[in-house]
Amino acid sequence: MDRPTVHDIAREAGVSLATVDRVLNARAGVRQKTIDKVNDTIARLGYVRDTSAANLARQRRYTFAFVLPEGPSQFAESIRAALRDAYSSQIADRLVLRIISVPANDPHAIVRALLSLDPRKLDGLALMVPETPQVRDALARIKQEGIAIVAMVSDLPNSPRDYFVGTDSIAAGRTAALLMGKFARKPGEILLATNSMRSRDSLERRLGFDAVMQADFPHLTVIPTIESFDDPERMEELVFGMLIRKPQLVGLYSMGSGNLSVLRALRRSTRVGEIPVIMHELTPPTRAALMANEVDAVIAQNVGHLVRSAIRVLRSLSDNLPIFEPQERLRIEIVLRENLPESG
Amino acid sequence: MDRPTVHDIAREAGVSLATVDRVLNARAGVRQKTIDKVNDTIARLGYVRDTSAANLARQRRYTFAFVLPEGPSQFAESIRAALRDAYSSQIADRLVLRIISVPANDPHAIVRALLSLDPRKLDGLALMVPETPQVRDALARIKQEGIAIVAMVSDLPNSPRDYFVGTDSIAAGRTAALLMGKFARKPGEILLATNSMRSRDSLERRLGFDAVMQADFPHLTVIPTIESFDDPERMEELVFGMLIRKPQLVGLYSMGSGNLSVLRALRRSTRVGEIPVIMHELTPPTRAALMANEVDAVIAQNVGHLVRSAIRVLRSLSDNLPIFEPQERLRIEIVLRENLPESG
DNA sequence: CCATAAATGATGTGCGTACCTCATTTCAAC
DNA sequence: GTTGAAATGAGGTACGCACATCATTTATGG
Repeated sequence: MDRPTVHDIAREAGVSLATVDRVLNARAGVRQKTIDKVNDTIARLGYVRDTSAANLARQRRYTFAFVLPEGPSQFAESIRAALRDAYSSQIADRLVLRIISVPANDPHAIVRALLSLDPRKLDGLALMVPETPQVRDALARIKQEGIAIVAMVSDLPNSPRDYFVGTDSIAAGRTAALLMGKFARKPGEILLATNSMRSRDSLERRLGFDAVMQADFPHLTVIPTIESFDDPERMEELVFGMLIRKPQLVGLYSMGSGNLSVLRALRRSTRVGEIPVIMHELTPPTRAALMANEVDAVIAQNVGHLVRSAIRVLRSLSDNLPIFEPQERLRIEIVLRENLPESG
Repeated sequence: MDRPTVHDIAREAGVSLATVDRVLNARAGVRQKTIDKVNDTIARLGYVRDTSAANLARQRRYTFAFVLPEGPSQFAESIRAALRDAYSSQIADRLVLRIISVPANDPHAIVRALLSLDPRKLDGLALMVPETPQVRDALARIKQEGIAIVAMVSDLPNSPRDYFVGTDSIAAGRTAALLMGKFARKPGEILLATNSMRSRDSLERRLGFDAVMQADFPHLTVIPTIESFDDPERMEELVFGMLIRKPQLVGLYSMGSGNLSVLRALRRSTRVGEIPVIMHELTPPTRAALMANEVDAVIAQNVGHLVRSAIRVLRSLSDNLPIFEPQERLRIEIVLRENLPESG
């Protein structure tokens, strides 16, 4: 038997098409009793609304805004590229995308950007920003307008987000540690570098990293994390200094952005290839470093998948459809020289 | 401006709707000159057929057959599970799936199964079978009926397939070698095991493995591959024997199926945790072995992605739509204890 | 029992496309 | 120019649903 249609529901429930329509689209003027009757029939026949026919009839458009950190971040740039890519594929069907760039470290600017969005012209919001009280409040207001909210890359656990698309940072840190432990050739110290330990991601990665190191590799010591506070020069000099002064270093883990500075320091130190190096996120520089054997492994997430997932999830949320979890679960990818994807 | 419709094309081209329809659906009775005129207008306005409206109008159904190896293969089983999963998600829209199990090593049985398919009731065919001349010929016939053909997991490079969904086996072997080289703690020999080196996959993996080993890890020697010829007991005894008699073994790589036997041999040998072990495909046993630290790494492909990709590609092929390559490119995944996906 | 409001039914149109029929025009060959 | 075939036009119905209008029925309170 074919999929039941609204006609089947009407006939089986003993009501008119108009009433079925009222129930389906939550219009007013139907007794609870009738609503129940129709819903029972829907459940009984296993009716599922034909989304494409519905979208055709109502000339639906999905308008989504993506809020991304501005500035020269390679990772954010790759997300922007993935969004452009997705836009020229089938998932762009009936889709209107708006990409909004905000200064990542200025909560007020982020809030201004969020509040400048016209809720009537918006169906969903995907954001990759740090969680602050200001952002949380702004999101609460947006949520009340009935707009779907998806956190990307970094979760917003205390905000009214509907979904999180990204990887578990603690698990990513644990993965890096396991890899580092297996790669390290002798006992010694492991150097960690990041822009700022105030960022949730860096913190969680460090947490995961330490946990595995302590449990499984007691012969390796994790020394205090180097922080650059978004200053590339500072990062390079700090890492360079450590590489030069500490022969007992047996591993280097770049936890966040700042990969470029770390790579420069590494090259200047002439310790390339001597100690295992692990970084995060697959970008042109890390890709090149993998190929050149300067970096042993990159922990990454598939940004193409990331943005497609965010779009699919926002779509489902907008239509109150179930989310197909297995497809939206982002993997922690381990990328070596030999399993580099052809691009992206 | 909104997307142009057939009406816009008709008006702009100065022809009637009926003619546009004739051109769009390649019906007879239109002069070449008119066809060109309409196509020019289509190109000029950037018209793209609204697939969902078209599917609605013609009550389209996509009927795809999946041909998979029968028998107790964990990997094939996980593909079947992924197909069932996909069936209850959005990508199942207008989809009719048929799963056909064939004895993988009996080309004639495979051909019989292929020829038993009614081409009029089929839009696409996805298969995971070894390439033989018989299969190749049968596929040629099926292809002539206008049915889209996708090779899954193992490519069919000499057959008239339209697309391949899967990973590059040589690269997978190279990845395993790179990992093994970095994991191995001392010089020595590496043991490889597979069901049969006659299989293209095993051959290619071995090729890739050897290439990287020779180039980057000269202190490691790859000894001749153990073949079980689909006999689990034989596999277990052979691997067990090697593990016992060869203390100079410093690594174990299970290239194909037969993981269960290898695991059993490993446990009996009491060399668990002593040498790095790498296997292929994420299945319940390899997953458990990862968690138990019996296996260090699993080289895998995401079967959920695999089947969704095959479905999407078959759809696009059926409708003569472009394939969005970045989304269909399957990655060679490296799975460790710490980045195990929650399921699947 | 009536008045009134609330609930429901009946019916039509449109979304963008496919597909069908029948009438009309155009073209080419003679 | 006539003729016959080929090409094109005109118009309708359908797909499954959304949305609107108006008529009719049913419940509710007095």
